[in-house]
Amino acid sequence: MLDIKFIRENKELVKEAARKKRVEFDVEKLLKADDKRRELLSKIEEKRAEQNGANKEIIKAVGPERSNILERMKFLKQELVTLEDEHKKVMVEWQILMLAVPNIPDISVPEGESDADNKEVKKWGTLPEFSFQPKSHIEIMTLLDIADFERGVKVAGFRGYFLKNQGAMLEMAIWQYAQKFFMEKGLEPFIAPSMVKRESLLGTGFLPQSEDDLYKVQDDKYLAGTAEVAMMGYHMNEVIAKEKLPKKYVAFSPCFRREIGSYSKDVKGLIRVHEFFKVEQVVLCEASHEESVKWHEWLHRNTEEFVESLNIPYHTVINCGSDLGLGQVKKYDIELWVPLENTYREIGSTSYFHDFQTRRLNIRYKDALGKTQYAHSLNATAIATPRILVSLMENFQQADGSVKIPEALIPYMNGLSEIKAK
RNA sequence: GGAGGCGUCGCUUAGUGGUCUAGAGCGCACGCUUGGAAAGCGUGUAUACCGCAAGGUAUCGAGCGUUCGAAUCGCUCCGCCUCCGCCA
Repeated sequence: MLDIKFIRENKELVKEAARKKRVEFDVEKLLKADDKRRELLSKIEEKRAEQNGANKEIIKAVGPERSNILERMKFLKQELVTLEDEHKKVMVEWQILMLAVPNIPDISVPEGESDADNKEVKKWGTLPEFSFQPKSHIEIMTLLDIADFERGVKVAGFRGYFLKNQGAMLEMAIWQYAQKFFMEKGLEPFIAPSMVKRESLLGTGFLPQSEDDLYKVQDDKYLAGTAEVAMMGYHMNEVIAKEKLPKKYVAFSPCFRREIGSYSKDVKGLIRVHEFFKVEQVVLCEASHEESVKWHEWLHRNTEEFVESLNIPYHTVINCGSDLGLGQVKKYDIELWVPLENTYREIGSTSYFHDFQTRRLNIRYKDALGKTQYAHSLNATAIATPRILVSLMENFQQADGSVKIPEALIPYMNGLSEIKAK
């Protein structure tokens, strides 16, 4: 959400933001609703002032004077009800429109129609060269008996999977290693709820736009697709002391995504599953663009360093306008090398939002002058499992069908340095 | 799942339809006093929205309702506490 005053004064910027992000948004319609809203509001407030004034008189008034006032107030009440009904209607429209206003993308965000237009800004690592016919992660894991996709589908349905034996161990090793790695960067560890109320999803900007991609449970709760939702909800409706900023969290949670718009994509294996786990970095900082940029770079670099410590070749892209979410100002994707597809696949992204989310969630802090301000928010993937196993398996496979474990993970694998066939 | 209690200004609390523009105490800030401090005394002590401003409006967990008028009455929801049941 943006400040309505900002929108009023910068409608051309908002129009341009919608164009660059390739979203439909009618600023004029919002401004018209806003004029109506303010006009009705001031009329209502006038009437209420009159009512409040009469209240004081009525206490002292007796006899015919009293009945006169009562008569007058009954009439005023009718007018007030009419105005309030009208105001309510306008507010519904106003709020729907306000939730749909796109945040302004940064000037450094490239133009583009799809993720194909994202721009590579960094490349790291040496791509593996195989002296044998490399296998896909599905094949490798099945042969090593560390995953079971068939039974995954039998039990959990489409996109289901089991991890087993060293596959299960490896996934947990990654979580533990990630927690330690990011804690050492100065982030506070959390385990966050996945089942959340509507508010946090509205606040983070997943609702109302992506209703279809969320699983809904009974009692109007949803299964979040990322710990970002719960971690942003954590400080909802709070005023944080300035000295406590920045807040730096690293949160683990199960994640659920319906992947409704991608029925035919990546239907096999571990790239795109309904149910996975993710360690997520979240930052709340003071409200300045420079702070946001600083922490954005920092968060992204953390993830790069984590991937580097596993020795997986990757590249970083800056996402183009149409590949940004409604609230995102700028986003980097980090993509890992997937040999069998001969391409890089996304493992995570780092975004900043300015006060887009904190406005919706009412997360504020007191600045140096004692003024209450909306904080800025950012988030970044630390690591997502099991997706990362795709690159681990395919990049580190050996001629004999075994898979080497990256050095950094060995201590979390009970000293195991490779996974071999039984 | 059943029964009951509760949610008021940072904290503790008063308040059962108009005199509440919510009172008191604690805390905090400033001032007086003092060699300095404590005590004492005095003053102040939210947020949001509309408006150029004067000013106005809203907020007593949230929403809806009754009423000319709601912290106060009714309904729904959320949260907390106590007891019973069930489960890990």
